[in-house]
Amino acid sequence: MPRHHPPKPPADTAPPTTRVDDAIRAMTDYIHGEGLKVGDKLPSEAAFADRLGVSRTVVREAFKSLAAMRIIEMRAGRRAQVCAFDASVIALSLTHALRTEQINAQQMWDARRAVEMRTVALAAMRRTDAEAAGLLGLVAQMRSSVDDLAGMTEQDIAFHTAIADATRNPLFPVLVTSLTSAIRETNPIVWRHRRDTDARREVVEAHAGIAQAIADGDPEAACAALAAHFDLASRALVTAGFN
Amino acid sequence: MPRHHPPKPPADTAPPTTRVDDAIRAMTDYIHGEGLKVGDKLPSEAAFADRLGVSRTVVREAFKSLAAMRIIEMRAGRRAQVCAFDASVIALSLTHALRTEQINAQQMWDARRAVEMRTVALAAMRRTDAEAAGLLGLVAQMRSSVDDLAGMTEQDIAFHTAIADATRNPLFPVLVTSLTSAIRETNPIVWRHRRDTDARREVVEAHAGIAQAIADGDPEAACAALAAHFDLASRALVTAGFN
DNA sequence: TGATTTAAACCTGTATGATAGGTTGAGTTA
DNA sequence: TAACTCAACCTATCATACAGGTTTAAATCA
Repeated sequence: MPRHHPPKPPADTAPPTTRVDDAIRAMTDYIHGEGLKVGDKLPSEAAFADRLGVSRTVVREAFKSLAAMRIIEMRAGRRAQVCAFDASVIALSLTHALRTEQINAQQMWDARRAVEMRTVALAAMRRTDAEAAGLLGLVAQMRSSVDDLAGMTEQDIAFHTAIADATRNPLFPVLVTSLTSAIRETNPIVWRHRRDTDARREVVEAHAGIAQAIADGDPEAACAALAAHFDLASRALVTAGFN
Repeated sequence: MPRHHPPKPPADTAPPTTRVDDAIRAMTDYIHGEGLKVGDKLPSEAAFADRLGVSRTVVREAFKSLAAMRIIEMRAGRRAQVCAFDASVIALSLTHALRTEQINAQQMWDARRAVEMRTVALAAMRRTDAEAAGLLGLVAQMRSSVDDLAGMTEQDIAFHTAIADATRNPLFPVLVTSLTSAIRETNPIVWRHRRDTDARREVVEAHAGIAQAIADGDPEAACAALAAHFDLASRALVTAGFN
């Protein structure tokens, strides 16, 4: 029984690879193959077009794709160069997933808990004295600006980032920033819940506990304090009727 | 002393925003504003060009950028549609960071430890019986194919992914896959170290411990077993003279 | 001679127009 | 009603053109 309009599975089968895809592959291979590092320059668009035997249009779209993924950086007049790793790509990816409801805020919070549970432990082991002082200073700031929601938000970001920095592992600041910004961008529920001063004071004290444990160089205590912090947030989510 | 060719900070100041950037912003705003979900179609390139008052060239580069970030999916003939969240973007970003030595394998392993420490705990609490059986089955397979390095690698990936799946949090499989694939792509050291059968048997037993703890529904034991697993890997890294 | 200016060469950003080939849905036919 | 055809629409790619940054080296001035 020959069904014409052949086996065209209505949905998605093999996404046929396009010349732009090939070009993207060729370029990442080039970067890897030549051992290019951050700041190193790539050949011009024309050069790539020549080498790959495609039009500049294709090369350009490939370049733009890589630029979007922060693998290269493009600016008018100068050649594309290898770009520094940063949180923006992962943050955008996560934000998109949240916005389109492929994951929810609670799940994002849980991933963040997983990552930060390690960052506080490492921070407690590796922090410098200056970093410990910095964390305690941030807490002091939070205490004094407990009436200023915007300011406290700022300081909260700074606090968690500072902890991630203290791990000496550049991957952690990226992950923490990505997860945190995605949550914040799409889910101010927890902060709304912190309307009343009491709730915010509670939050500040949770931070104080974490900072103190890190300053004391006590990983277990730091983990416990962080767990308390996240439980607080979790409870707020539930109270606010999370999605 | 007026230096002409004015204060042009040789490096990087303000990356001037281009029309493509504006278009990208407009498109993500559109997706968010219209509340589009996975699979929903976007307007045609011509329509966007019209609406934004730019050429199709600009729209196309913007579309390709979003496609590269897996925010939309493009295919010849049909309209672009909102794309499902997957690990490829984060994986590529991490792979690039590794290749360009912005982070090293040890740091990547540590992030993976952080994430998986949570996945095993959650898996122990949430796994279905089928999933528990599946994990034990994978371990059995590993035991029997202890002579087949390629096979074991496959099963190792499947194992860790299965645990992440059992958390019921779709973010975890993505993170685990991204971190794992990045490591594997650029750092086969640990696997090379598993040349001799004894080392591999040790690895298999580490996995067995994790699987059993998850099957038992014992989060603490699962974490302990995973820690043992990662310490093994860590030792292998050191032995092999990590970078 | 050495610092400065200038301009040419090169590059990217954007626009326009054209063509080939994939997709879809409205008719049309068996 | 199921299968087929085709026109309209859409994306993939190319060629060409030009405006406006950047870089480099020649030209010029102190």
